[in-house]
Amino acid sequence: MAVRQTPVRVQPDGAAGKSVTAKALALLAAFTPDAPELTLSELSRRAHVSLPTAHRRAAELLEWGALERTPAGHYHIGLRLWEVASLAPRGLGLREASLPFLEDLYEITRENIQLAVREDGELVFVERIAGRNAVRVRTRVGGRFALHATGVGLVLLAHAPADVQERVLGWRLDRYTSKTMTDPATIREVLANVRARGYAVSDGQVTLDALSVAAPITGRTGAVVAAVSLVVHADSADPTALAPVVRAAARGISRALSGNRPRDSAGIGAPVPASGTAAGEGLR
Amino acid sequence: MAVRQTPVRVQPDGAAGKSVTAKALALLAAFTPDAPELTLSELSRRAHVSLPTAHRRAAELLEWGALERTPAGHYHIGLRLWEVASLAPRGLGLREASLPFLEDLYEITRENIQLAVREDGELVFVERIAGRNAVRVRTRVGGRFALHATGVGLVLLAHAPADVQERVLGWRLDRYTSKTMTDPATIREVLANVRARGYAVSDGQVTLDALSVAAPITGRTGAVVAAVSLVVHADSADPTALAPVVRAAARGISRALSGNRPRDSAGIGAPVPASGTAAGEGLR
DNA sequence: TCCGGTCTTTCACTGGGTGAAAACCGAGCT
DNA sequence: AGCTCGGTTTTCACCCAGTGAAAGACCGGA
Repeated sequence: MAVRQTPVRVQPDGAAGKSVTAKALALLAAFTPDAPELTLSELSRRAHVSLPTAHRRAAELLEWGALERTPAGHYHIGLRLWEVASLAPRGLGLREASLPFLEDLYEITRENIQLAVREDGELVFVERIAGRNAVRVRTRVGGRFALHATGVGLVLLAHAPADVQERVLGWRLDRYTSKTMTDPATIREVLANVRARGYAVSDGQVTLDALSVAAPITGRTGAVVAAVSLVVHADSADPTALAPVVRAAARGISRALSGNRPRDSAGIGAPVPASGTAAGEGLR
Repeated sequence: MAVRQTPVRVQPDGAAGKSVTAKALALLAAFTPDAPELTLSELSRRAHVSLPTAHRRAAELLEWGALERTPAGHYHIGLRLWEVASLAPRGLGLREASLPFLEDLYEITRENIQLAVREDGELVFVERIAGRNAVRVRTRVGGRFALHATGVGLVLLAHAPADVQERVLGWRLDRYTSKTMTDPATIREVLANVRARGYAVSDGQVTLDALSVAAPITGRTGAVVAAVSLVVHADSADPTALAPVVRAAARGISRALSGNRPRDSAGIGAPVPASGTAAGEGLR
């Protein structure tokens, strides 16, 4: 009788030993804006799961409708998942409440309108209305961006809990243009200003030709849950003149959010952090 | 020594014996437009999983960001899931390509604009622009509806594969108003007309005061992948006059979809059906 | 204080999930 | 044709992640 060699079960990859659920979620997370369509092998590699496992989990996601396959056999996110995800209060819920106001804003200005929320130390664009001949801004609904450069980002950062601010300001902040602020002290000053004035201005800090004016949206509890902004050509722009319109829209949205209570006392609001303060803060 | 009673392991519910992944997905599916926020127990009941299991799976979904908790401890869909789901080609992808055209349509008409795709035997609204003082239509982005009543529905049904048409026409079709068609033969005739004319009209078949004119949007391969519609007051409406505008918008969107190829030969298109024809067709 | 509800944790058991390996498939090249 | 190469699917033992019952913690209302 040959002695059966106990398989040493090395961690197959840097990050493994994942639960089944984690693997399924990793498969979903493998999709990104630059790669919204993947083959099974790509899926397996990106999610760090073995090929057979990817195959099995993908089959289940497929059956449920979380994934779909193109005629060519490639995988992409399925409509069913989009349907369920549309129930996210901070996603479509927020969007629905805001849209009328965003459209008014667009009507008046014919410029780019953006709506964003903070997720951890970044921002996520929830809605965007792009004027046909407004400045080209390369943002995507559902896309992420840093907090320290854009108008919406500054608003969200200015009203973020202290520990989040500290954490973000502690990072090496990306510089997008010569005007991008990357010095923590400077930014701290700006944030104080944003809180005092009730709006933020980002002049050429993402692309030199664009200027954005943003204002905070408050939820039911009065906490800042999102931000709207107007993005215009950097020249031909007077921030102080634009601020009132943007602030008015923000207040309108805030009122709409506080009004119709969907079901529960809470509604749209920052999710309860996983742990307490700085330390844990969950993954990602 | 007491004989250990082998637990009979009855199927705990009507449908069980589910895989881990299926349970996680069932938790997500427990959320609906009417109940976008649930307690753990509700979640457990709706998803037909035991409470401890719901607790464990929910914890993982929470950690990943697929779910979030309100201060009150209730669960709702998380922004992270919304982010990933926004990569669905038939969801936001389609929406992004269509939005400029929908906005033009809105500019011109100031009425309700709807964009929908077919999912199985129903339709899902992907976008909606609601005129402030246009007819009140109670549709929700991400919401489902029957195919046989609305304008978009008729277009999608008219261009659906034969087996889907047969299946849908075989159902007991809901009647929403006195004008709703429910007779298969009548509908079949209407569908032929829709294909011939290139647009569909639904006059008071959902609510008596609304009339909608819809046109098909084709994808890269030439197959119909979505439909746009204009919903106006039933009186004061001349379908034949509205049809050209709607069709023009639909063609514009079709062209946009065929133009920028994102990555793969396929792009937006009907997902490959799970099995062959009528029989299997997956769940739900 | 007690009671009904929900949430969380513990515990021993077991079947769903696992990766390695091999078979399969189809497109492109010689 | 024959060969090769990437990707996909299936098989096969092994075993640990996941399981439900039950008990414990917690909370708000009576």
